[in-house]
Amino acid sequence: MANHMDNPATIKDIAKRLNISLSTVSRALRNAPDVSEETRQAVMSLSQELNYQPNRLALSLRQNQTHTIGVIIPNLDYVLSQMVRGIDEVALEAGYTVMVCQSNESFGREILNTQRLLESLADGFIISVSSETKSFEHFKKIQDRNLPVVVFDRITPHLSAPSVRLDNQAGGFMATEHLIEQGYKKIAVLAGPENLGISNSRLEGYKQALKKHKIKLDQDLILHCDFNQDYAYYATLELLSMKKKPDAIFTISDRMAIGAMLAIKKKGLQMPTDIGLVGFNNEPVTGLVTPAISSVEMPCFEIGKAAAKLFIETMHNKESATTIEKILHPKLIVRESSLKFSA
Amino acid sequence: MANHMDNPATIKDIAKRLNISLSTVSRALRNAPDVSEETRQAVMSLSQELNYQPNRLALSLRQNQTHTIGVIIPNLDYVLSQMVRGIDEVALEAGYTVMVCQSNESFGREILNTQRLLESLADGFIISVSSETKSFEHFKKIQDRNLPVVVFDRITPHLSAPSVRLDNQAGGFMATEHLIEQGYKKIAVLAGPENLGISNSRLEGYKQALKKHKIKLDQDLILHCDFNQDYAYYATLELLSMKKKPDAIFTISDRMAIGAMLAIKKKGLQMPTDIGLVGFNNEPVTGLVTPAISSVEMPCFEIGKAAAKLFIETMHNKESATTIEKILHPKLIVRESSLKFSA
DNA sequence: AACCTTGCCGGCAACCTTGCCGGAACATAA
DNA sequence: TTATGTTCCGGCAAGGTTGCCGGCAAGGTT
Repeated sequence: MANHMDNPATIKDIAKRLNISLSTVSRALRNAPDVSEETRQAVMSLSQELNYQPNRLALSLRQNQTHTIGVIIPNLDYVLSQMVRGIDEVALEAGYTVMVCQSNESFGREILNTQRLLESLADGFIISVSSETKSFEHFKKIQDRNLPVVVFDRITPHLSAPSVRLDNQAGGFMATEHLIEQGYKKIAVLAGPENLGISNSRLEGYKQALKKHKIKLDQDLILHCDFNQDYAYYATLELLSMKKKPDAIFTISDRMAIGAMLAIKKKGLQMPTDIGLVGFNNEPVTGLVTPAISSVEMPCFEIGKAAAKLFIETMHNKESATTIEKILHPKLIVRESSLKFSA
Repeated sequence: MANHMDNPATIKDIAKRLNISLSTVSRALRNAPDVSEETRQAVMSLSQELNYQPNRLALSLRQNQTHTIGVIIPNLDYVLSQMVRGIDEVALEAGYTVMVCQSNESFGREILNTQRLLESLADGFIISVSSETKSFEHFKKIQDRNLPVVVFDRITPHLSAPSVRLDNQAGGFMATEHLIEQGYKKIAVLAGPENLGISNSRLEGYKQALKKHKIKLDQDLILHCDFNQDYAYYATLELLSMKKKPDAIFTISDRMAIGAMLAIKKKGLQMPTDIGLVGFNNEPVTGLVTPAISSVEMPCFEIGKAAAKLFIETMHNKESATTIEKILHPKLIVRESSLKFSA
């Protein structure tokens, strides 16, 4: 009696034990035609007994697909964690395994991750672009191999691929309009790096709201800084030291809103009376600080799920249009930091 | 001239073009002996020209290893995200690719993840056990296949494998002793599920501190509830409705500390004067709320790195002792919520 | 002259699976 | 009878790579 604990059973073992050929066993296991009911039963029962599991490597090699999705993301913060969970959910359901690589917002790391995942023969990619990335050659290499790519959240026009994202402009618009309606007159923006599309769209929404309400755009009130709490802190200190200093701030992320909040407190100013504040993402922390910070909520989990769904569709009809653009909608969550009227 | 864009070049293509055998090409590429300098050069230069990349699937199939680590974690919260980043860091360096699967604290999902990763022929596993898990058969299956396993953070005595964790008892001890030294007399604990080792160790540290300071243990002050903000909120409300209600609370996670904080505020009590509070994990949010919450810091990133390092060591000398236990040390971060003396 | 060493190379099998093709055995129809 | 079809099965190749072994030629040793 063979030891069937280590060295898992193969098709060959089954064939030997039943004195039939490899092909027949293979056919039987796959419910292919050209197998008698009798032998099929025999194969099935023996395969159960031996706990046969098809070898994924051999299968992948043969069929030229690994059932693996390469996911490249800049980090694992709150927003992206939720999105990854969404991707995971759908991918698992569809029989795919997910390989998640973090670029840590580093361009070089992103290239390395791409290479590794290509070498690992991922069937395709779901990508959120690092903020440092300005060249996209490494992603083009994926498409050169004719592998499907879906970009999500941090998308870029330099990569023609189906995409899933938030309506960032709408988010920027509703945040800004809300501040305007609360009576704030000089609204500043803390934006992200200048090449970050996600930031620019939100900024665009800001401009659009000003325009609608006939407020003159003041370039001095637009600050670009790193997507990060400390930079936002210093940028806000700077803003609040201006002669004509703003009476409200819209930050394009909650991390930056936190930084701004700390700077506002440092300056001894009160929210929402002296200054209004609205963030973006609706991270749980915004509801916990004092004053609670208003923020634009985005459906992270749903965006992740949508990205994975879109990937799988693209996978199945390879020649699908690269112009599909799925856009999800934000929702303003109003809290104390911007409620001037009720203050 | 062949098109060497899609259908990546193989060893066979090189052999054909140079009119030599597959074996020779293989040897040349691997810098094996038995190849003349001349042919080696030829092979090398042609392989560069064709942008040859060895096919990982074929390699894995041949060598029976995939250079892939299966990572199973309960979720991607702040703590685990940091740890995963640490794992990623070390694994990448060592030439491994990481497959991260979240169990979402679900037992069934954990089993499914394990199966999937086993099917994907991961070379081994790095595991943090879900809080729901009480049976460990699915993990035993990994060890039956003689694959290395390292457990981290949420470890369990039911799985004999090398482990990396925080000195949780010390963490519980220092939090409790700090509260005692601040003059709190009746210190309650919000613990996690009763089968969660990580929670029990912290609880043990709590008991140890009481004992050292000759404070009688009151079972009514120990509450077990789900590892989660809402449950902690209600549990705290309950605590604060007791006749002999506590004057301090130690929660074994920051999520729970937040829940407790909300309940304390709801009751109209003041921290740290009416009641003291210490959390665990030192998530950024603890420093942002009002009052800022004292918390026990754990070196998440380092724990992740240590786990991956230990995995790779275990990998290399398969027969290593399963008793290796790497323990990292916590550090108490004191903030307003527990500073009775300066209040 | 017979032998051994050394350097270089190719053939074959193996890893595990599937797809294509051909073939044997038997049954049915013209 | 011959032709045609049906049912079931095995052989072979392929996917890309490496390890083992054998072989051949050139050179050196007795």
